[in-house]
Amino acid sequence: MAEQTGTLRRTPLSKDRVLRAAVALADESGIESLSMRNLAVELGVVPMALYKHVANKDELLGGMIDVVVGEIDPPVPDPDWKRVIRARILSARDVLLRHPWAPLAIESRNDATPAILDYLNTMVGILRDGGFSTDLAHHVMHAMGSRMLGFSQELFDASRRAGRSGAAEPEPPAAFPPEAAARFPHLAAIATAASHDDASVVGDGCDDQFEFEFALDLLLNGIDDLRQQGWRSAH
Amino acid sequence: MAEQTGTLRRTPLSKDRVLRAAVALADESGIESLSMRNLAVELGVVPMALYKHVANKDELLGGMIDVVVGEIDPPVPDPDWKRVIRARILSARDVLLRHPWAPLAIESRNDATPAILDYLNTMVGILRDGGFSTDLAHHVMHAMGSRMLGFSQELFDASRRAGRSGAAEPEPPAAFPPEAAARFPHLAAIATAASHDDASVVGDGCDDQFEFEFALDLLLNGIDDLRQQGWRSAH
DNA sequence: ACCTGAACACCGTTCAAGT
DNA sequence: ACCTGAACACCGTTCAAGT
Repeated sequence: MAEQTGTLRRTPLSKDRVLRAAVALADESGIESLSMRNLAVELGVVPMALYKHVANKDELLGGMIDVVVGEIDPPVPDPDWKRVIRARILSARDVLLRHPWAPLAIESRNDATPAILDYLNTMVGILRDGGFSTDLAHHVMHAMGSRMLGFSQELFDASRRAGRSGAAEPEPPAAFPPEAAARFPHLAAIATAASHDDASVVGDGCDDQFEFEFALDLLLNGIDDLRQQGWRSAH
Repeated sequence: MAEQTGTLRRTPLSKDRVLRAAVALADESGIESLSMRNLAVELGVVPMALYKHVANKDELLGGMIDVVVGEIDPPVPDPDWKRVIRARILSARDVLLRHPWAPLAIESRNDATPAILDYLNTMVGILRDGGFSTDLAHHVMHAMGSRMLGFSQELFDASRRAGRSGAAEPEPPAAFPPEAAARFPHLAAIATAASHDDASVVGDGCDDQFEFEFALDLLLNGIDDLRQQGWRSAH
């Protein structure tokens, strides 16, 4: 215990520790500040040491995604496919809300990760058990898209922010700048309607949970109708 | 015409020319090779010259997005809201297929661009004219999400490739590596079903156009039902 | 054998020096 | 006043030199 001082390392580095530190760093500082070099600093390690545990940054991101996907609840036992799918998607959504960088990381990736493949495979299995033909299950997976993993591609919500930034600024309440409201009256109308329709929502913006479930149920109900009608693709 | 040789410039640089060159570069080489420096080379210009026409790379990307969105057909005159929305979304999809980098560029952006706001504003207007309440129109916009702009968030399609890469490699036809097929049997099943169900599709993979329209009509029909029922949010 | 500093080939952007 | 080379503060990753 003499010469070891100065650089005493609490835990030896491991792939798991690297991935967890990376996820934590992305969670609190945003994905844009996740660099190999920053991550090394965070771990009290020289940058090159990371390359002993991940081949490159792409593998790092893949591993991070799988850490996140691993947090999603397994399917609950229930004979009703719709309840199983719905509950798991909402669990996935919960998880992704804790890791706001994950949806974009998943989308920017060209290959699916093992955990995602496993997740999707299970979801298809639930559909098959629920009476879906292979054909219909296939189209359903495409139709659900990223919503299967608990996120939707919102085009104009303010909920997606870079980093947490310490809750410093109180989120500019300008729901719609008056200049823009004049140019885009229809958007202004639905934005305004949303802000005072829902008393439960504090500032501007919408009840994201409601919007998500609205779209989810719209899809699930439509899909259930197709299944009941014994839908088959005309080919 | 004596001293001007050597550095004769065909057209003077302009914001428009910068944006068009950037879109062309991203189209053919992929968004990852669109750097200020590469773009400058492409235009035969020193990198700093670009900063006279765009404030920074973010503004460049915003401008590129608006060039692309500007290529979408305006709404066709038609009393049936569903036909109008459907046709315009399919036009948007056509445009985005020509600019495969655009969906991710749009999603990674935190603020909507003017052209996107204008596009969405028009779409809300069509819904309102079609008899939708402000409330329902609002939820519909959220439910459609990025599909309103003609793209879906597919989780596991191979259609998204980095660059064109000159049609050199004939796209590895391994629909599903046998090792993966054993671990993910349900995914393998739907992948296999897709490849020989559709004779129109050459290699592996699905008929993306069919999948897109399937999901689109599922949503539009569900939405139409809600409108006809006079759906109102319970609040 | 393992680890790591320096180096390489890039970024976006600032800034001061040139015309 | 305008333009631009060099510089700054970063990247991810290679590689050879150190232990």
